[in-house]
Amino acid sequence: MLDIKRIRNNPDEVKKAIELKKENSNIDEFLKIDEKRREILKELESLKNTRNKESENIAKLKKEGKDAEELIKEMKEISDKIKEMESEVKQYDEKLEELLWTIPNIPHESVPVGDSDADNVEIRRWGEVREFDFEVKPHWDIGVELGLLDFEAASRVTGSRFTFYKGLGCRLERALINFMMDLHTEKHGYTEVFPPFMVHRRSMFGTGQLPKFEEDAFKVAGTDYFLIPTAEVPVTNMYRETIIDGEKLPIYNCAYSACFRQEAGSAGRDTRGLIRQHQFNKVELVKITEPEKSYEELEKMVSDAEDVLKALGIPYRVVSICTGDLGFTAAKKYDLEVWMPSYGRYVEISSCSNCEDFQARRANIKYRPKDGGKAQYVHTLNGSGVAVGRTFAAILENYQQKDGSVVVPEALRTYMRCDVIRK
RNA sequence: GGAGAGAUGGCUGAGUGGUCGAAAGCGCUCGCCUCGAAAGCGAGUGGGCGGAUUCCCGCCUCGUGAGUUCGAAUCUCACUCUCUCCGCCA
Repeated sequence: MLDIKRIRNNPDEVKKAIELKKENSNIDEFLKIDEKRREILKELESLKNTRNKESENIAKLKKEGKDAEELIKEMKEISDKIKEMESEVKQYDEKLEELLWTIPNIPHESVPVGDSDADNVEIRRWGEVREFDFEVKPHWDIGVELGLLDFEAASRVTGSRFTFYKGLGCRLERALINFMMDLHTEKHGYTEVFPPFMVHRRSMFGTGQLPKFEEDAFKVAGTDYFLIPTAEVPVTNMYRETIIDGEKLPIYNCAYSACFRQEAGSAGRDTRGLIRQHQFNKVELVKITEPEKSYEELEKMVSDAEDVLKALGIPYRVVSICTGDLGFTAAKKYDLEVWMPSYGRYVEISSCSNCEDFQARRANIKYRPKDGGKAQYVHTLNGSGVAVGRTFAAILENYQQKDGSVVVPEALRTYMRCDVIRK
């Protein structure tokens, strides 16, 4: 959510940002309604002022034992008029809110301008892409053949885009979660949080999943709860409606959670394998910072996520997401993409975003500066550290061997208690 | 699921129809005191919106929403949440 004053004072900046983001929001209509609202508000407030003053007079008159009937009659009329105007203002408020909720965040000046993911800018690469002297298999074949994954059983039990993990597959999934959580808590200074996997509507709203993207979320029937699409939602909303002591910033939290997504609009894409599931595991990093520090913290967060891939020895690249591909809440976003041999290209495994105060406004998260000044909005950041299912897939593909077995990356061996996964 | 209690500013907690946006305490900021600190003393200190933007003025805000009234933190209704006890269940 943007500051209304920012829209009012710099409408062109906002319009341009929306255009760059390939969104459409009607700023002109917003401004028109905003102006009308204020016009009425001015009149309404002066009426209320009269009522307040005269009510005081009535109290005085009554105390002195004098007759106030005349004045009371007058005020009754004013009160009726006030009610009328209040409902009018309310109508304008509702329209403004509706518009405001759907205006996206404004890209940071350092974000590359572009139309689509084709215009994203590669920042750096790490790791050697392995040369295979045999025909590489996709991870879903490797996983099924080694008895680690069972997509068929899942479709019998639930439906498409779900899977069973089995045996060492389960252990590998757990190993990845534990390895990532240990790395972030012990080496990167994050505090571990285990969140609810369901949240109410206001939390979904706070982090920007609602109202625009309701069709992407799973709603629990008969309740007002949504299954979380990412731990970003509960872990950021942990601080909703609060004022944080400035001494406590920056806050670094990390959380493992299952994530649930409808994947509306991607029917037919990535139908096989672990890449696009309705339910997947993820380790999420969330930071709450002072506004001045958030961009510095974003760079550090990206590097924290990179450390996971470096430790696992999976080749990756870092991409700066262009304006047209940015998403609704982010002011700036980096993706980490891992090399997937069967795809012959890099595939997204992490997104790290600085939302600046966009979510903080929606969720009403403020901090009290150390010098004791006025409370102001924090900046919120979130990033995958990293998507577990996709990491699972990347390991299977990058560490596969000619005989169909998969070498366990060194960093995972204490967790896996084996060097190789074979039939 | 049944019964009850409660929701007030950063925190604790008074306040049951008329200068109450709200006592008191804590915390915080500034000043005095001090070599310095603590203690002590003094002053200040919620948020949102609108208007003038050097001082400032107005409106709203006591869980949320409606209602009664000239006037609501205070009365009525609905809802949400928290706590206690009982029942049931991982």
